[in-house]
Amino acid sequence: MTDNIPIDDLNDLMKRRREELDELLKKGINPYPHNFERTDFSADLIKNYDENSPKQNVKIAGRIMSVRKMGKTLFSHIQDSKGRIQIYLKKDEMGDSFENYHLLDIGDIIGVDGYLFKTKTGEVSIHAQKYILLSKSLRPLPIVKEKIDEAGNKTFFDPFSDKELRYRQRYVDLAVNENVKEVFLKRTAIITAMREYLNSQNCIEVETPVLQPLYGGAAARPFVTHHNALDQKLFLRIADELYLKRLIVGGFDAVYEISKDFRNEGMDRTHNPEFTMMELYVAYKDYNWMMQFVEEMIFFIVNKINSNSKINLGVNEIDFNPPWKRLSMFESIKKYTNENLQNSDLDEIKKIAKKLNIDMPLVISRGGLIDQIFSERVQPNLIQPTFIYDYPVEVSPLAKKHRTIPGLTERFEGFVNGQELCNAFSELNDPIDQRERFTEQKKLHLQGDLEAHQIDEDYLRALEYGMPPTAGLGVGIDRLVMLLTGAESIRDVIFFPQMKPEE
RNA sequence: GAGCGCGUAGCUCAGUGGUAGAGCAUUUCCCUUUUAAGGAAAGGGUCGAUGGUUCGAUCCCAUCCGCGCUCACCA
Repeated sequence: MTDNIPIDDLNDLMKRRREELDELLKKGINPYPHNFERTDFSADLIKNYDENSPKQNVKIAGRIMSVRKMGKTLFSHIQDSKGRIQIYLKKDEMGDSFENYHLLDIGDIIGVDGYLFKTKTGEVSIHAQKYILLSKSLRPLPIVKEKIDEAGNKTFFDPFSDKELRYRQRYVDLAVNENVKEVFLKRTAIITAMREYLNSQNCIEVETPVLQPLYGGAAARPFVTHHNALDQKLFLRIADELYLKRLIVGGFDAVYEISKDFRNEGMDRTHNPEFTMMELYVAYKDYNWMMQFVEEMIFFIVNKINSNSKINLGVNEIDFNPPWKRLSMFESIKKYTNENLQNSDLDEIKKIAKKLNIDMPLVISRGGLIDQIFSERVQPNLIQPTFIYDYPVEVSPLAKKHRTIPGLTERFEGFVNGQELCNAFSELNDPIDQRERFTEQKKLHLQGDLEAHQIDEDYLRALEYGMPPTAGLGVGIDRLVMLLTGAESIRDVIFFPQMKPEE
């Protein structure tokens, strides 16, 4: 045997594959050669096939996905990165090589040399002249069969559907479930389009620390780690914000970072402990400017991946064409609850919240309660792209106070399909005010609010040197991808979502 | 964290208080344009784990593990 796994622990299918491996070795066939010079891809060959042109020699490589033996001939489907193509083998042309195909399995990776033809039933296929084994597969792949009707629609039979297995063994999921790869290709296209847009607007992509001595920039509990050499506690970042704004202090006009953040909190349909954020900071701008920037950026991205500005999500057709709807938070609450909270104090709002049947924690600020009412009664209704602006100061410790309305900040969030898509504000650059906000947060932390912000003295020092007026933005990339792919779970847009250990 | 549900062959799933079935996959045979190929035969399972009830448990009960959905938390 060729490895250390006790043979008794293997199921029959795996035993058989190891036997085949031994038989191949005995025949002098290398089951794991080093390379293959391929010249073609399945989908391109099928798309560009011309019946009238002379025999075209092709070389493809990929995974065997089906085998149909018919005595002295066989048909087999080979899957490469672009799709699948059928190959045709004849015994009287290939001799031993034909017989050896019996030692191959679904899942094996081969290279095929042959010429194109069209079968009786009209499928563009490769008449193989020779093939070479490139990698022997020792584990049975789940078998997903597909039927293609005359209109070209595919029906999948017994898809590999166990979510646990799909997430734990994404490589299998990708190999056998065709539509999974499309989601991730779209994810990449979305991020590429976003970079393209940001770069075109002269924003500079930068990198800031993932390991931070103090975490900040969001309300969340962190992951904690330890640096041995420094014998120091370090946190995985929960946001990039405070470091990016230090760069604005340093003189950059517009910086952005697309990166992983980490939050030590619950996992569900829309939360993974590590997730991807894009944060952008632009000097000398405010939140009004940023609102327009966001809708234009998203419009650009949607058009780029979609070729128009509309997407269908269930029964809703969502149109990203700017300008998006704009409502102040108070207006939105008035619209969906008919309650005007603007001039009400905490006790009055508590009464209203009770009337509206809002879940209320024992201790909550006026602003916190307003935000709570908004989340429960307004947010689910925001289907078409909508900006909600002017948030209470208590829930926005890094946002600049509103230029005219006391108690509010110049902050907005974008909502689509009832989900938050982005968060942005005119950045607080007054170091005195920022210290007060931090102090307020510190009090909350001491009262047991584990998500309250810490006092970051170095960040305050940076602000004291002077930060220009700045507009900042955060976009949850995973949720944007969910939105644009129609994914129902964040796990469907993250290759390897967090799972509990297997054993 | 709570509630509900699930865990049976490699995969997708039935099923029963008397230690199990199907389709695909696998093995053998037939088949030189098939395509969810077809035909004939065969093999394959500590029914998630551990306890308990029972003459007897895969099934009933308890605990645990893992997963899913919903809710809570989390901008």
